Amino acid sequence: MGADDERRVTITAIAQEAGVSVPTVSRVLNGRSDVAPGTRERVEELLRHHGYRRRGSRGVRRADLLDLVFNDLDSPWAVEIIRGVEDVGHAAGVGTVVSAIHSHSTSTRQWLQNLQARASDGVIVVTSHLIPPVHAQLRRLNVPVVVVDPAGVPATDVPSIGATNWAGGLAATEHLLGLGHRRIGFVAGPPHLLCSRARLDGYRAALEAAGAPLDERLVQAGDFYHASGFAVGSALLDLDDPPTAIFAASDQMAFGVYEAVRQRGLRVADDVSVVGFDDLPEARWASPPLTTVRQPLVEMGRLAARTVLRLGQGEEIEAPRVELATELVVRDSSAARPR
Amino acid sequence: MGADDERRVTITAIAQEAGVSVPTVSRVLNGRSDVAPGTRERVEELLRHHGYRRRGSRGVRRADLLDLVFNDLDSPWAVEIIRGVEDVGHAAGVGTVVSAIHSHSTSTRQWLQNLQARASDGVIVVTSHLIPPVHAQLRRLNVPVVVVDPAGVPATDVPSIGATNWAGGLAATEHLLGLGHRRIGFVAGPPHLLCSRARLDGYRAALEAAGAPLDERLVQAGDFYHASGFAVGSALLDLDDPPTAIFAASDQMAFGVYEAVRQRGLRVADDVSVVGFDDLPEARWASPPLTTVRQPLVEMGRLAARTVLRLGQGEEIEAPRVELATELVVRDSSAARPR
DNA sequence: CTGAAAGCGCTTACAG
DNA sequence: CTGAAAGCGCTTACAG
Repeated sequence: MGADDERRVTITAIAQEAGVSVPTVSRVLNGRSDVAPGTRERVEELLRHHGYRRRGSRGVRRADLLDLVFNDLDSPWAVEIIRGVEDVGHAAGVGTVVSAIHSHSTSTRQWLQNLQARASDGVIVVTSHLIPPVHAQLRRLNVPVVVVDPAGVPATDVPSIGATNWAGGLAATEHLLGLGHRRIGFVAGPPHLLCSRARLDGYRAALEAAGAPLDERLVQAGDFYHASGFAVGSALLDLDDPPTAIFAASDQMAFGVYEAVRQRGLRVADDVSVVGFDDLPEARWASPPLTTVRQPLVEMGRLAARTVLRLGQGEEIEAPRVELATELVVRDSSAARPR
Repeated sequence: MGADDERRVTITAIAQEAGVSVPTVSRVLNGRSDVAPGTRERVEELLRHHGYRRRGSRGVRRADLLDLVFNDLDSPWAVEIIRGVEDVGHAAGVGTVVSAIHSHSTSTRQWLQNLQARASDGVIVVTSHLIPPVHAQLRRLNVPVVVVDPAGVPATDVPSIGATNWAGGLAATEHLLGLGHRRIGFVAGPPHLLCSRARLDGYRAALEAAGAPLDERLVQAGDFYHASGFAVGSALLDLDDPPTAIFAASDQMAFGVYEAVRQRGLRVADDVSVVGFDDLPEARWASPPLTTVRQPLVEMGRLAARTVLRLGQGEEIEAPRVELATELVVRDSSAARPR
């Protein structure tokens, strides 16, 4: 977004090409209702095609802005994504507007209005079901959208960036199997999230491949936060035939499991192996340091920003869905099965 | 920031009032050098007085934006502040632009340019020495500034919002003294930061008031991050006459101290009491849960946003410097001195 | 539903 | 250092 985009189209150019007057294009742009459907469509097509964006008079450069939307800002997760996006945005002279919509419809509407007023160049949505009407509205505004860590199977026309959750679930479980564990508990994430399901499937696939029994009582869902890890971890450890290892679908839940283990007078690693997912900064500093599956959150943010910026310039994206590699980081919370 | 600010001044009005032409005002606005000092001053004064902000043609509403600037986005800290600011901004229809300048001058210059392009309504600077030229530039742009957790003694003309660091340091140390500890180590923050110095002074004041000896070997500075807590904690514990309690000026350093304690085969609380500062979400989930001094980070963010928004509307601020109360949260990492 | 006209807020040469 | 003039990109009545 430097000097290279000085040559952007004006509504005058669009009007000419569409064979309509300037005011008509202006009306389409502002979502006024008094435009014939055919005209509207033709103009919108051209606006989209040229990647039109409103400009001020003469050399008045518009603000270059990019919207980064979370459901909530209460996870240590969020700041990693922000870092990645900000990094790329900053370098490109694009500001990163961070919002939390709390899955609340009035909040979402408010946000959409704000977004429109600030004429954002692109939107990055993190782990969210952006409801279809919002999508439609964004399309009308001609704002490119990229989804990070898609909540559900993303629409094919919206680029998405995720991590290889299935492979991560597989790797973590194989690691525990390799240490001799056979009864491996799984603290899943919320079942409606795609990433949760992929991690769970990876866990199952590893067990199956190893010919280990799949005991459904060993699988229970949490909500990614500490408390649920503690609750589910406790439930698993209180089973008649408790697991010797527990794989949690988030680091925070893994720390909750730590607590559950300790509360029972057991030791992490020595008595119960624990593996997490995310590799938050604190994983390295937990005691014992947590074995976990690393998600490249900063890189995901970076890629999302680059993608949405390129989209904004009218460039084509090669792959609409990208998954960045996860990586198993072995530390001290996992050990050979006690005999 | 709603419909209420439609009536803003234009440069035409300013020009008239200043008795100069419109282009001259435009030049002042754009920081062009070819304006006589006297003229510039007069025009700037009027711009400031009327709270001028650039507008597009006709009814083109400008983006309502607020800049939140960190040195770095690598602390779990940051997200708490962001939450507070976003919360207030969102409700007011104002977008929160988050940046990290990494105390890097090119990065800062870049940011300033971006800020100017996006015509931000206000700037919230977190724990930073915003160098004087930057301040001067912001003033020229007529952008209100609020500092959160000021790095140094803030200029009297810049409102600042902090926490009662001194009182927090005092409370934590008194707590440990009350548990019978006399040799209390202190892992300080970076000495150039005001908050570090205040916490340290609180620690000293408590010792002094209790008539406890002040051993300077028991005070060593870290950088607020984990690793330094581990390093300093280790050094303190390796002293000939080690402390029975360690107060760290950040939660992350406190967790580093946990590691140092464990590495020596000692137990937190039972053998060495540990107290932190911040009350990050993970403090509750550490094992043992960390006794710490709570900083109301979200509230600090909220107040900063409200303040900068009010400043932007030309309102007067009652108190230029506010400190929100810290609070000692006693959990399980502190215990009576072992005999 | 659409365009010709007027106009807004601003900036950029140009001249002095 | 400053202003009169031209002009840009857009929007808003107004008329049909």
